[in-house]
Amino acid sequence: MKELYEPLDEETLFIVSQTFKALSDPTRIRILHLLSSGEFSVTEIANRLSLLQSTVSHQLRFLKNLRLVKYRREGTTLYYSYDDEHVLHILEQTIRHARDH
Amino acid sequence: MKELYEPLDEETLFIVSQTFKALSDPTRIRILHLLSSGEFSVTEIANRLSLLQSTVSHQLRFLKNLRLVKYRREGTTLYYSYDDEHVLHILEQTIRHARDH
DNA sequence: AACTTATATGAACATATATTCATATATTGA
DNA sequence: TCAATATATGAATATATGTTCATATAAGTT
Repeated sequence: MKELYEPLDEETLFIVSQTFKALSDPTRIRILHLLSSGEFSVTEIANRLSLLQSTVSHQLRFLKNLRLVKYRREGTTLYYSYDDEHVLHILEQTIRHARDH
Repeated sequence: MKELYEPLDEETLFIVSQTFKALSDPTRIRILHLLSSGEFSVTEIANRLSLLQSTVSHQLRFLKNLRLVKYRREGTTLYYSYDDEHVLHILEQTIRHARDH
């Protein structure tokens, strides 16, 4: 790939690094990958992935801040789903790439 | 995007997280982005990006370990270039995405 | 061999990060 | 209002990470 080089401005650099940081942690990867198949409550995510509820909640806040996930409320339950198709696409692409080792 | 959910095995998870970790640091992003436009020596990279030679060298080792960059020698000079088109493609894709805010 | 230039390396430090535990908040139903 | 359930939050801790400084290695030149 041959790209025209253009130095990265601070803001772009920040957004890009934050985006990839979100995808650099195994727990967040597993959560996002699960959410690629539908919406789940915090407890469901924790159970499916064998994580503490607190851990899931912390990481969901992280992902929410970056607008990578969203939720809808139903009673006391919050159903989370992904909210950034582009980022999810990159993740799934990279997972497939990694699987062909 | 609707994906079939398949729990991630340890190895895939490791590769994916490592890949994104490489792309999560501003310095490494700037280096890879520069390398998207050609090959550069360590000193050239340091000068262009206003970084210490040592910093660049450390980060290049990091990227080299993940086989994201390679180098060729010419005398005492090492010319680095990218070595993973897929990862570079993801980076450039995300940069463009971030630039349209 | 001595000198110069280019690059790599290791230790030290400061900072960032993920997880855990304990507890707080919020919603629903009795 | 009280109890039960679901989720969020803050503090503490352990670990990971990036940069810097000093120095080592390596290749080329005289």
